[in-house]
Amino acid sequence: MNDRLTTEDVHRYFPEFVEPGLLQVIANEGRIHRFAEGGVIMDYGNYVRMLPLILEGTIKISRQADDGSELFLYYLTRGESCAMTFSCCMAAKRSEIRAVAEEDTVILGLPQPKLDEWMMRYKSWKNFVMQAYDQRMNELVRTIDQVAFQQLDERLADYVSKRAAIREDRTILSTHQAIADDLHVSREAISRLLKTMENRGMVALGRNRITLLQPS
Amino acid sequence: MNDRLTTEDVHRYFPEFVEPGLLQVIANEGRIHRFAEGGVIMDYGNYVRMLPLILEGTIKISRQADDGSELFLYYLTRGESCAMTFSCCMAAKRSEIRAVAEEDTVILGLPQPKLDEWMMRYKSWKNFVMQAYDQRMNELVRTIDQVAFQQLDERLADYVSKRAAIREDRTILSTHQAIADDLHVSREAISRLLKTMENRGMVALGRNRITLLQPS
DNA sequence: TTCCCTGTGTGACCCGGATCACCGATTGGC
DNA sequence: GCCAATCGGTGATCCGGGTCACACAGGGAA
Repeated sequence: MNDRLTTEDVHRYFPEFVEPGLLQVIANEGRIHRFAEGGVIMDYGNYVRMLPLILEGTIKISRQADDGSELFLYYLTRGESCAMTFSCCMAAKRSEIRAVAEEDTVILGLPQPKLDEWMMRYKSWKNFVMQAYDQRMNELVRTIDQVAFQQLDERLADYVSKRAAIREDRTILSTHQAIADDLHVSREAISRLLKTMENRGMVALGRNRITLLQPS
Repeated sequence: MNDRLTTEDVHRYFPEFVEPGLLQVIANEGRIHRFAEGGVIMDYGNYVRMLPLILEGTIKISRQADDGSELFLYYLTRGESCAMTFSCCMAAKRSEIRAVAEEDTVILGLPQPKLDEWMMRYKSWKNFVMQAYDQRMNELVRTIDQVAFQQLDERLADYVSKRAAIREDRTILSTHQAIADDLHVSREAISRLLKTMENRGMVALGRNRITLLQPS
């Protein structure tokens, strides 16, 4: 199985990369890695030595408290990269987050030592990295808004619609417990709220399955 | 009153800037702005057209919910800059945050159009910007940790010691109401918790005054 | 001094979500 | 088809913090 991309592939996945030299080095240096759904791409405390560009699939990024409990932060999907990882790469720090494949996922891993150099050489790379930081920063601020300002019912509604959007499907396959973990609340609270959402005709519930009924 | 810095000044405030050309353009393009304690440097919704480098003083960055209530995010102090602002500059977006002078503060404002160009020309500028993003990202994650995982008593203790550290003084001048706003909780909760901290010998309380007793 | 305003202390009650306990329903393995 | 494990539903109770009400204290202004 081939673990490289051609320059044409790189350009197809990332049309924002325009310099031929950049396409060339990404094709040369990048290595393809595949993860099955649920596969742990990076865990809390790991050292990070490569930057993942997502070619296919979706990655779930979450934060872990010291006691092991989690909090969902955001999804990354095709064409995106992970600014938190970039930051860890640069400083040779341990990861502060956990990344898990939400579905079968293919990434292109770029070796840490080159990334910084490319910033000054290729404008479109620099823009890509800056934009990645930007987007993640905004996601983090929105996460703070949610945790600090919103009630659980709103958070749950947002979570469900976001997760449905990622799947491009109105049905989510997940247990109440898994959702509770992501939102860092109790399973009972989620069960009760989902029930009231069902009573209001917002969702249909089944074992391991939630279907959005209302257009969000 | 002079509103410029010499290249020597720039180098003194920001020893990490090494390229003579960089020192020169910063000295040429930068304009000094002064804010009294409590002055609003940037408000939610403003357009951002300059990047502030902090020369003296401290700036408090906070997030505002739609209903006007706030949440303290972090402090910026001398030698630092504001990545959120940088991000807004680049995208010509409205500010997502509010910046208020925590004490009398002097900043050097750099004009938005030049910043991006410097990234590719001056390595030490690029490193400075990347490091700024990094630090803010980490602060945001730590804020999320606090809001999501910690109890109010811990959050308050952290807040008090952080604020004392910024002042380099064991005494904080602030009302309970102001603290409650920063932590986005009720005044009564803060009053009660401070009282129990006083009973435990952790702080001494006075009108508009909190003094840390225990070494943190 | 007196008055008033702001800041603080405190009780009573409310409410969302946590926790505990337990039951029933679904499903996968055999 | 049976069993065990997992998943979901639901009541009881607890607890942290919000909200309301009000009393009191300190300090500045006249």
